[in-house]
Amino acid sequence: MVNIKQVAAHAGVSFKTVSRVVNKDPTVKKINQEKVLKAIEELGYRPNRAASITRRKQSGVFGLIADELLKTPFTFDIIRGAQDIAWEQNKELMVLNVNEKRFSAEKAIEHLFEHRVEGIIYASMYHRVLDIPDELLKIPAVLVNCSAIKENLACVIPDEVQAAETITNSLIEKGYKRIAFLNLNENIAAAKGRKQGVINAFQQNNLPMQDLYIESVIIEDKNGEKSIAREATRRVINTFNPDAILCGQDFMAVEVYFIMQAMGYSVKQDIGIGSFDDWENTPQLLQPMLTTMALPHYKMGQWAMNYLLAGRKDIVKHKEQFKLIERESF
Amino acid sequence: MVNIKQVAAHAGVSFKTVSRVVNKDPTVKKINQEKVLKAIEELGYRPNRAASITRRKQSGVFGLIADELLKTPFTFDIIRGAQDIAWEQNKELMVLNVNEKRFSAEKAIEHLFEHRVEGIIYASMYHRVLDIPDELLKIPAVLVNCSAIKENLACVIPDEVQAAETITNSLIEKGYKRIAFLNLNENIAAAKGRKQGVINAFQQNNLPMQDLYIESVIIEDKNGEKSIAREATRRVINTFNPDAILCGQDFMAVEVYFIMQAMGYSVKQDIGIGSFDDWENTPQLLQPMLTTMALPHYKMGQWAMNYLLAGRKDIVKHKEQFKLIERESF
DNA sequence: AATAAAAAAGACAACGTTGTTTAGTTGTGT
DNA sequence: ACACAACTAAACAACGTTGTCTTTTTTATT
Repeated sequence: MVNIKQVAAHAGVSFKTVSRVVNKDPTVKKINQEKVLKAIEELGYRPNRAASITRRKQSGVFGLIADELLKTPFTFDIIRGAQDIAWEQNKELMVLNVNEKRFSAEKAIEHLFEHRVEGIIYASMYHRVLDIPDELLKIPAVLVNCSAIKENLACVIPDEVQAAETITNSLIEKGYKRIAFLNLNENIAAAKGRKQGVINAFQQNNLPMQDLYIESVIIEDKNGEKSIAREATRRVINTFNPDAILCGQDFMAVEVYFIMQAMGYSVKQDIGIGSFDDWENTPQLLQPMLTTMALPHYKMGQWAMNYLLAGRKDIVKHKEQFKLIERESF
Repeated sequence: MVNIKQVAAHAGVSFKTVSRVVNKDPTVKKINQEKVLKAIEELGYRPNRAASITRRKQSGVFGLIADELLKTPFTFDIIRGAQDIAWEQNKELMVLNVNEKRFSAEKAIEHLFEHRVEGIIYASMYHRVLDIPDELLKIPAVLVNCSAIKENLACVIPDEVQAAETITNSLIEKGYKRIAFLNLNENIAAAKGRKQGVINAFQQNNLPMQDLYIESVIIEDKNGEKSIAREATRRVINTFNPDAILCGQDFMAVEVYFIMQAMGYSVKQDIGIGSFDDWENTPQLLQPMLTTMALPHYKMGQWAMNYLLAGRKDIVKHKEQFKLIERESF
């Protein structure tokens, strides 16, 4: 590829002048600037970033490590959020997938160090508490969708409590009084926060606790996680007789819709349905379309990148708000 | 960060010897190698990639441009496939999301040129024919999940014809004789290939064409694409009376399941259902679980990276095979 | 023990940039 | 016309590596 000296020769100036033009140094006479720009255009010159990084001692590159335990469309949202911000500021984002079997997080961090990244975003695919490699502490870093056991790193996580409060309040506001919450696996952080949020909303509205039923219907067995949502829905409708069901995730809502249809109940009229995620086009696929709390992955990615770009080092636990997507299911 | 000369001083050898150890040059005596390794460990030295790239004149970095028209979990599969291969060979992958509003593909290519990438993978989020920026021709490049209008670039695309043939044959083998295929928007490449595949299977099995019904139930109107699957399913069952329905995508199958349940038909016993995608955990969510043709995104990502790493320049149109995931819906 | 051959390690330049210093050019006020 | 400042541009070093060439050390052979 053509280099700065060739451009200089072509433009009839010193190569340092070309460098100045490329770096928008204002001390270049207009006439020379034009000559250089023309030469760059004609030769298709693109500055060599590696050389620039070597000399400048700063890379303008940030790393994003995505763990791959679960592959979800949300991964991509976090990446998009971070990258959109990075790009606005002319920074690069280097994305590395981590995967226990093939590539460890430690290895990924080493790679990123070699590239002299100026900061690292570590993104987990689901909201949880993580044991962070110590290496990460040697460099500005943020966690996305997870927090550190040792609480020694800043992180951004979804505000599960707020999400559950918001949708429960919305349900109550619409007149639903007897709510069954089919929660996720109770061992994960998301499930705990949401349970709290639903309870908060009941208390804020002075509703009796006997009108609230909460059960975890994603349970763990030897093969990993497993949904008992169908069985639970049938049972809960028959025994608890709710006027609304809040589902721990949109996929669960699909199952609930099926069971309700089979039992001859109609969504909204007989039982209102709410959910969490706003997973792809699942909510629009259902009829009536599902009202759900959208996970703030894109915004979390943005927040993380902004945190790094601001040069922050404070250890905060930032909570990003879900958004209520009102459709037709309650 | 610590540099090669500091390591050399600490180890008591010349800095060139450190370079040799780092690059696994076998002409270093074991005793010195150990000294250097120890020094590297103690100082936490990581070679500076930018400097190495500058000197070596090759970056070991490849670019992946992902267009963002549609965000799907499959995007990530393509990236994973490419990255897994890249990493095995100690190459880096730089992923850039492209998005008409913010960042054009041209801009992404410029960025990648600055990083002196050794090749570029351009991945489309759905299978289609694209007008490729000429810039891409200046460097080794492959297209994933799309092909070039001008046919001037190698590409890897899903083998839609094979997929449709395979699942239709499987349906026929299991005794289904009268098949309705609810296809995607007929304007997209995938729909065309699949239609052909279904027809091929009927011909190969000498089945009468009047036992095959094909309709595109994803249609375009002023607001973009829209599904008429529910209406069509009801109509097709009533008028064509199929013993199997083949759906253009898993999401469509969800709708078909709902309609069938509402009409009092049971999946598999009354009407067998097959589909395309293997979208996340949608197929497992349905009961009975959905048999579907899994899109080969991961493999396409791998193929693309292997193409570049092999230094190939031949303009091929490689087709990657779908995989039949047999579950319980027919 | 002497010598040649082979192996290992060092010296130094080069990669394509940018930072700093120095030199040259232009303009202004007397 | 002259001094001086203010611009502008050139020259040169430096960044942290690796390639090439040279020197030193080790090993093998007699």
